[in-house]
Amino acid sequence: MSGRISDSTVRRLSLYLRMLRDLERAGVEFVSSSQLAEPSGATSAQVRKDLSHFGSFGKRGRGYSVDGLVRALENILGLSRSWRLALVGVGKIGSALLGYGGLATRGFDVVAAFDVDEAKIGTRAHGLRIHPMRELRPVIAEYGAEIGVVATPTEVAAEVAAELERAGVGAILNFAPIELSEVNGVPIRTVDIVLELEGLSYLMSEAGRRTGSDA
Amino acid sequence: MSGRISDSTVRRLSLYLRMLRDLERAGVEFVSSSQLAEPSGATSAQVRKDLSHFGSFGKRGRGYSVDGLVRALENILGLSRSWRLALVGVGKIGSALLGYGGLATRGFDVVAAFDVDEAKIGTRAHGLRIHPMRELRPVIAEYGAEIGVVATPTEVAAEVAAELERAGVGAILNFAPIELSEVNGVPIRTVDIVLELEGLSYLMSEAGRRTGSDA
DNA sequence: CTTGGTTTGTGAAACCTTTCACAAGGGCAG
DNA sequence: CTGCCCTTGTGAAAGGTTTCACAAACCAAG
Repeated sequence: MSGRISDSTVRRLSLYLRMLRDLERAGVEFVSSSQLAEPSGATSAQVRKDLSHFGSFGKRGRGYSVDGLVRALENILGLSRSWRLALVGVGKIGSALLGYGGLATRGFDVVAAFDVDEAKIGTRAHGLRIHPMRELRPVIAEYGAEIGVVATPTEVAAEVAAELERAGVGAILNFAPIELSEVNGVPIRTVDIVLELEGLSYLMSEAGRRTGSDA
Repeated sequence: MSGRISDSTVRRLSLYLRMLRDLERAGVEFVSSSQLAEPSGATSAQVRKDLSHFGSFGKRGRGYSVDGLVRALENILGLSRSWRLALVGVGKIGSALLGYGGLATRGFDVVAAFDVDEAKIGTRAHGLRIHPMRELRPVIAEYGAEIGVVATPTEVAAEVAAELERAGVGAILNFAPIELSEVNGVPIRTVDIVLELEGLSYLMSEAGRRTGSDA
């Protein structure tokens, strides 16, 4: 077991956990790998392989204890605790994140917000005071923020990410449409809406070309 | 050349195109596969392989014509035209999308918006009239929207996606934290912020465990 | 205690993606 | 025109992920 775990495996573990929590709420006690596979579009073998990297959680002939697997996955994914987020850029996307309750209910609390706009600094957005960038380091230290969120214009995203790293965050979530390179082992995930839309554009064009030439 | 192109290849093509447009604006005429590879963190061989699926665009010893490759990639990705988006759910995320200029400038225009909230229906958000769900089909047909955007609560996301398909969209972008299954060949991409954060949570916990046991 | 039905955990096989390495081709200087 | 340097395009190798298939284990019923 254990070695280097692929991104896709980790993604699926999150999806399994979601389903398991639903099952737990519904009072189900045991679940099989095939039931677990369904909602994420995986196969039962894949579920078992994914889990096998971390240990042996099931009972042969019976399946997995829902409670037990919820605990195990929460531990593996680091979700038995909550995480503190520092948001840089309180524009359209930043504000939406502040207002989106789905983060806090899932253990991700935005504890500090920053912007360069003098008009915004000192005001409150969704109950959170907006700090100037100059205070990034002390405020992040004060609140103990562990994850930095970049919701700035593309031009300054790389610089902001570097500052967040220096301020001591352990990971970065980036919403700017630019590929930021990891340094010092601080992992970065980018949510790039335009990239997703372009992927859809490709598939639709491809479909059109196929249909077109068939006709 | 050509066959079934992987998602990761398509993602990279988008990234190459971004860089090429910057180079074009800067007046650069030729670019090599290694220069092209840098910003996306790919290798030069990967760039050449990615492009080779679609044809032969470079000149040996010289590299790729920036203009030529921009055109070629725009055609491949379906980005030599613009696409019309229909947004369902004008809450936090939906409003942020309407206000985010980055979509329109990249050829993705939101042309119609829908919500179930009686208080919102009939009002305008960022210049766009909000329609009731009942009018989904006729309004999408009227504006010729090709891509549906699901920005609703999780509970109704699957149902909304199905209605969008029936209304005739060719692709769906989903912001609800749920894995929607493609039907009728309508491709779906999901932007799942919580999943990204959980991935970061895993990496940070993993780093902690490694450091912990090393000490 | 034994039998039968069920499901896990896991090597091996199949499949897919990335990297390597080099022949083929193009441009430029002299 | 010749020779040299540079970069593409691409088979082959390497590396990684997913699927297959089955022995091992567990439960329940008789």
